Amino acid sequence: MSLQHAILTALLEKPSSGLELARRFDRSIGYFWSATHQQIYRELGKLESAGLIRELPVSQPARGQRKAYEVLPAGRDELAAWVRRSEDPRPLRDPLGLRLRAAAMVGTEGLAAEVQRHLALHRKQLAEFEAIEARDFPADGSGDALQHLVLRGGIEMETFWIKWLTEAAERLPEG
Amino acid sequence: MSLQHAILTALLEKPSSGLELARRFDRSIGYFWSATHQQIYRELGKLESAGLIRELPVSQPARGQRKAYEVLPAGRDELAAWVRRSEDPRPLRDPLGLRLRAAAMVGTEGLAAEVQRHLALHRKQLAEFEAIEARDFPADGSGDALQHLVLRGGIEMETFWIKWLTEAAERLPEG
DNA sequence: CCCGCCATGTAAGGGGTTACATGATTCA
DNA sequence: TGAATCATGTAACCCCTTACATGGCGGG
Repeated sequence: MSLQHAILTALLEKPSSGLELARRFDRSIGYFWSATHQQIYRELGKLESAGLIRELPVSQPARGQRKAYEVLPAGRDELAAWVRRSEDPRPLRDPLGLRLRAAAMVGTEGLAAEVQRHLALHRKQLAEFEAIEARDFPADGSGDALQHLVLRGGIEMETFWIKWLTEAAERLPEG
Repeated sequence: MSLQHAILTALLEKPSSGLELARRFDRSIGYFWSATHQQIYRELGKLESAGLIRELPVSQPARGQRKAYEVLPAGRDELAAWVRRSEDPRPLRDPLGLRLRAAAMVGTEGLAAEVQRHLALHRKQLAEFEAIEARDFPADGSGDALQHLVLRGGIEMETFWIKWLTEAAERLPEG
């Protein structure tokens, strides 16, 4: 049920249409949860049926206007209750780790290049996170402390990947 | 399809029954991929139908003996081909990160305790990984280098979580 | 003998991914 | 006006999770 609560959080931060939500999941919310637009539309429908959100009434309906949703009080209550729930960390599932393990049995051919490719992806992601941090959380302490904390999580996660993949690159042949 | 390849890897390392596999997924293989016994039985059936593994013939069938499977040449080929495939990293999905983000909207009540609980879980996991490292990969360099690398990944991942959750504990009220 | 654990499964449902469909807007 | 893009969806499939079922075996 995490996706519904991610959407509620995003809509509380700012009422949005489905596609706007999808874009925001690619950015800030996406540090710790990702979603495609198909998932988002489905969950928006469910949330509306459940009476947790509603379509925002538009002041002067222009043609081609997108639907936007806002959170109802019941939705805020549900989110507050969910935040207080206890939930174990999800088990990690990473195919590249599995490939390294499998390579111990069937050979490492091609893996060095794949590790380099992942390194580049994680470096790019880290650079994006750091740019967001520099822009939204200047050293003067403005900006929401909790949102900064979550962003720090994304940054440190990418830093972990880069460190580990660098070790992997050093230990693989052809690397 | 990663689970099937995880099972092939595990069976190449050592032919096993379904339940033995489930146990091994709780330990070594599980650093980067987890699976329940239900998933494993289902995939074992598929792998056998596909001709990638077979039941191990038993020399002297004792009563109550468990089925054990071994990888056939076609299975090894499939695994080798999979290792050479390219696959993007999976997006992270962590409910606790989401809760912190949601807490910025609806309040942090109860979150400090949850962060402490996760901290304890990750510290325990890290201790287990480090015990395995000390046992299986002594400083003399014996032990498979790739398997050690994968274990290092698990260790560094847990280290990341502990670092980040410690920061979170410092920044949350009631902490 | 009975209870609990071991071992192998089945069933139902939730969630995520990929591919496709449809109408509207924008731009060359 | 035709192509590309925006925006909102539908459908099918796969994978994972949770709960339950069944039979054998082992110890009190």
